[in-house]
Amino acid sequence: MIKDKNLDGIDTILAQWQKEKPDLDLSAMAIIGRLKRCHALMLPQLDKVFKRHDLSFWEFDVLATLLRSGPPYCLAPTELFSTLMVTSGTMTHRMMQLEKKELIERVANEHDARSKLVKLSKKGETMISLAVDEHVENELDILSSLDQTTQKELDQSLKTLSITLEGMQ
Amino acid sequence: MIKDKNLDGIDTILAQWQKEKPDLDLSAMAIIGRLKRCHALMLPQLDKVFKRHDLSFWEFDVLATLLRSGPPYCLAPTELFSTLMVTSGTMTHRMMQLEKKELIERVANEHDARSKLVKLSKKGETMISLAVDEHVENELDILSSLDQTTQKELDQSLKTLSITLEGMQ
DNA sequence: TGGAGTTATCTTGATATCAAGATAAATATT
DNA sequence: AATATTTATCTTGATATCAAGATAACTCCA
Repeated sequence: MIKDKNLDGIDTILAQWQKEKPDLDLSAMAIIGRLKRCHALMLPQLDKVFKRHDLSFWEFDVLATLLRSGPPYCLAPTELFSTLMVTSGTMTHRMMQLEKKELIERVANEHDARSKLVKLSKKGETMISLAVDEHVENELDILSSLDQTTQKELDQSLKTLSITLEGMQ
Repeated sequence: MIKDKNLDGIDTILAQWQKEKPDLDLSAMAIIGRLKRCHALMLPQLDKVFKRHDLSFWEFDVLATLLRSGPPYCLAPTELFSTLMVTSGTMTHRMMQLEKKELIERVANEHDARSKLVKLSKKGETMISLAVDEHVENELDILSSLDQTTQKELDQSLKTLSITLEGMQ
């Protein structure tokens, strides 16, 4: 079986559909299929760095969200789960795990007794700051085989798409 | 709060990181962040069509994989779960559900008694064929706000990336 | 000010997934 | 042929997630 370097896994799938359903316009399926595939293939590469810091994907996500919010690295649960696109129940679960690992602390909210805010612990801050640095290096590495022009184009196209999708709710 | 139409959610995140960690090169984070975001925002749009056919995302995936394999719409479990990028245990679970819904049948493999092949039922074939037609329309619709040039560029960039990622294992 | 409605969070029950181990059939080796 | 190795699948136990319901604290008027 010879593999053409200019074909990817999606080309195979498109060829199958072309044969099975010759009348369909597969141009959008190509893009969306590749998007899904890139996403799936990228996850294990990103996870390598998280593993080195004893973090899971979601743990990294929560801690990084807190870190990038800036000092005092403290947010309300609602802000976290809406940013992270998960449900409130999932957030509850995540907070409990992170608190057990002493990476976050729950602190009272003076302005609203319904929330207990989520705050990076010193340990959490140190850990996530290091992990983010390596994560950014890793991301650069993952894309390093694409030349700068391709990267710029890709970024711009994805940005246009994400703005469109945000507009569709 | 005024929202610039030329900014997406990732721009906000990048600005936060820029402030918190000014020394980092965030160009790759931008691309990967947008990829993840596009993926996440696209899922519920795609799910709308699946719901109309009483199918979940994964049910659609399995049945569509069988359909595009062509007549007799019959594959071994290993071929299915490796294509679908899930574990064998997950595949077992999926097959049981789909068999209960009478969308697939398990048939003996003459050449290898370790497998029982998975075959679309007539009901499954009819259902997934219709669903795929609407799915393809839906995909075209989701991308319709991007002009043809942008779509071509996006497809090419994602293809390059997916080939790279496939090469990284 | 005293409900009525809203909002923030947590709880519960169900589902999908994975990793690792178990099992059985095919293949390779001596 | 007998044994060892590999392969295909299923089973088990743990985890992450969501949807929907429960609870408690806020806000807004009449």
